[in-house]
Amino acid sequence: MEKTVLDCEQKTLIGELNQGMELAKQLMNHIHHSSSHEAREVLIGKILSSYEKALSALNWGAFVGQTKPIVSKTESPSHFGNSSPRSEGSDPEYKHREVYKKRKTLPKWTEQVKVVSGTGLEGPVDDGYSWRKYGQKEILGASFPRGYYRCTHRNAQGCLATKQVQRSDGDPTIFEVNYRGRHTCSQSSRFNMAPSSRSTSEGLKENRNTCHPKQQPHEEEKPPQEIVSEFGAGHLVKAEELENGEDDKFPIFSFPSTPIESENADDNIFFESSMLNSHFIGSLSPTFISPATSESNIFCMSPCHINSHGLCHNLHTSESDHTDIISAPTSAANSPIGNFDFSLDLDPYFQFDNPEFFS
DNA sequence: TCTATTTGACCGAT
DNA sequence: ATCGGTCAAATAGA
Repeated sequence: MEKTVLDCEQKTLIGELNQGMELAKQLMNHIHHSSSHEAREVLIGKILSSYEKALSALNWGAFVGQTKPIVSKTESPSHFGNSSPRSEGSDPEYKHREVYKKRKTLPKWTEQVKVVSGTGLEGPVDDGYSWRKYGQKEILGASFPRGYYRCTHRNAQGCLATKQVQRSDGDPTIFEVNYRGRHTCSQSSRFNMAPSSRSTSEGLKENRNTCHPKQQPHEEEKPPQEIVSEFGAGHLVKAEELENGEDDKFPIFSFPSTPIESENADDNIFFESSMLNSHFIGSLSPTFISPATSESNIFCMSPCHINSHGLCHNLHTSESDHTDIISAPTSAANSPIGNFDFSLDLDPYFQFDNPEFFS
């Protein structure tokens, strides 16, 4: 039964990916023949839509076919879950040791979020998750304090995901968001909503009721969860770091990969799990989902991802001093995920339905 | 009343 | 000893 569902999802996925590639080829022709801007936009929209559907299929498949528990053996929910999170240790030292031991094994990665001034929004984009701030610290050598956030559902669901948000010294419009640990809470299924509902403002509203961050009090250096219009901020994935080879088989956001990750022998597994991970999607939305363009079903992505190989590059050409931020995809050329970077830099002869692609 | 944020203190790592 | 990360009491806001 499970297999049937997976087969179905895989066919959908293959179909969508193939369609996306066909459209990309058409787009390439359009570019070569300098056709109208509108025609290219339509094609891009269709391509992105295809990939969105494909990713949806992947995501569903991930949950249908999940054979491993989402919570890993090193992250027993009993430590934070049903029992009171504070009740685990009458011995505070033991508690702390456990916490630090666990944290060390958590995967981590960094994103950089650029906020364009003049949008009236001061903080980085919503990354799709609900976070609760638990600390703020002045960091040596940094002009701005670092904010510490953990998943709102940490106590309720034992979700160990945390993130640190720090405004960049060099460019205050850039927020470096350091993620640690993957979400094991139910909000991680955010992207599992039907595409139609996701691409509407209603969908976002509905989402907010469950796991979407609320508007946060305005403050100088942050709210990382404010909703920013898709052009109000660039969501730049700078790098991802994996601290060990154990946890990286679990879904974590990876987009794009770093050399560290590329060296990982588990690239394929990592790729799959990364793409399956809802956080991957969560990080794209709602920033990448434009209510205004919902009719065209355009999966509005960060310009950065699109332009990393030149397309729409003008969106970021004024930020040449941040090329390190967007150069990561090229450094991951050997990584499967690097080739899946929405860069449209596709091998025209590559076939998604190559049986080995999903092996 | 409940939930989130602030902030000084504490603790482990280096 | 210093620094970064987390805790937890106090506080704020809905």
